[in-house]
Amino acid sequence: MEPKIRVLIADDHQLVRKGFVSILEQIPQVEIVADAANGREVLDAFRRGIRADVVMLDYEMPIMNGLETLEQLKKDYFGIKVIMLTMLNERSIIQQAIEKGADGFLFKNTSIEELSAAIFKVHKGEKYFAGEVALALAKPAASIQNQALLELLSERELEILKLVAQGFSSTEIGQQLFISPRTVDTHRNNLIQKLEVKGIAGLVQLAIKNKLV
Amino acid sequence: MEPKIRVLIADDHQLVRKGFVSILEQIPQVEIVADAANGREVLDAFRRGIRADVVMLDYEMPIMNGLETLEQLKKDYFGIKVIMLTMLNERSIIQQAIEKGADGFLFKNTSIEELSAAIFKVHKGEKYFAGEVALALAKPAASIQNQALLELLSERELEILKLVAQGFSSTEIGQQLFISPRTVDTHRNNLIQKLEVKGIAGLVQLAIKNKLV
DNA sequence: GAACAATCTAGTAATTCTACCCGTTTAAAC
DNA sequence: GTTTAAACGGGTAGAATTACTAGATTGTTC
Repeated sequence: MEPKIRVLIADDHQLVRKGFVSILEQIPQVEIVADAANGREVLDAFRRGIRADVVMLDYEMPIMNGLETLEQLKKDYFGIKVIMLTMLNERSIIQQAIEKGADGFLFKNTSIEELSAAIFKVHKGEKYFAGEVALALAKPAASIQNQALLELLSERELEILKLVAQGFSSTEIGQQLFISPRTVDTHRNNLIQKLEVKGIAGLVQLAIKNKLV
Repeated sequence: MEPKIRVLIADDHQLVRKGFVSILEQIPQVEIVADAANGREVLDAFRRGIRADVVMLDYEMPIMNGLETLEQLKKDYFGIKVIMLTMLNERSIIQQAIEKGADGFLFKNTSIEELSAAIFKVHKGEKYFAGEVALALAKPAASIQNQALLELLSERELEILKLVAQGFSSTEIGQQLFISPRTVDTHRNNLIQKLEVKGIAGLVQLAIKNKLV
């Protein structure tokens, strides 16, 4: 018989924690070795010699949050797998967790099927991310106004906008395009007016957000 | 007995296509209604009256690629579910697919378990993305130098960098922070030197890329 | 082809930015 | 306790910017 997967769960809300425990208990291949109310307790448990294959960490916790705990665990205990839990579907949270080496990411409204699937996958060394994770990560690509932008501006203006955003001065742009720096100024000023932004800084911002550079 | 899930598979490589078909045939709840070599064939099949609940589209196809096909299908056939397939784990591809409404995303080295899980989930109206998708999306957030940036700059400099990136002039910033515009200039100039960029434009670029604004 | 709008071009003046300069303060290093 | 380094505050001269105005060119409409 296969050894059970040892799981440790950390969440500051006792209700949530117990809920997860009772769900996990329904999975026969899983053994709960401990539960903790914050990151510090997780690390303390490990220092006392408790070992888990998969650690489930809530993101929002007092004293020591999930992200710090994740970092510490990954540093000190080679091979440990960590699944992050959160209620908030925020890009930055997810991104940071993934960067710090999280093996999985679930939301608290997950199902027992998804939970067990995640644990098994992660334990095998694979990654598991809830579908919503990909959605949240893909969203902020906004800047759809790109199309409107191309219609609003003339070719010359677009050309100059790109060069301005790359940090060239009027003089430099004038040399590149074989026109007077004054002319470049005029185009730049027209751009600032048309796009209703504040100075060069505004142009650069807009250019970057619309991926012109 | 539940009606079977009708699946249509499109991939320009016959080998891959047949491979998927033979895998799908092992899933009893699934019925393959057609297979196609490109997007046009998919649309033609639909025009001939063939209906599928879930369409699996390869991203790279001649004549009409997966993305265009996805867009067309979602526009013309309400409620249809689409899973995108690809070999390439590239951010832009995934992002575009999600923006255009893809319900799932898999890589061609997927397993029968993952494939059937994806089909069932998507058919229920949920999303399914392979774990690697989230990884690919999180990666190009490059700006890891953010940390280095915070260490390199003083608080005051960071403060001024943010304001500069928001389009304020030295005079305006001076007024906000109750210091001389000359002093703002000095800080701005130090920033330009420290960060080795060209003028305001360079500062704005860097600030945006590091998400300071 | 005259009238019209949009675009590209350019000049002038006022303002702002940039590249130097220096003194003070603060904290760490010797 | 002196030395160093870093952050902060300010000045001046020259370059680049912004805000104006306006002529030349192009394409469109009637």
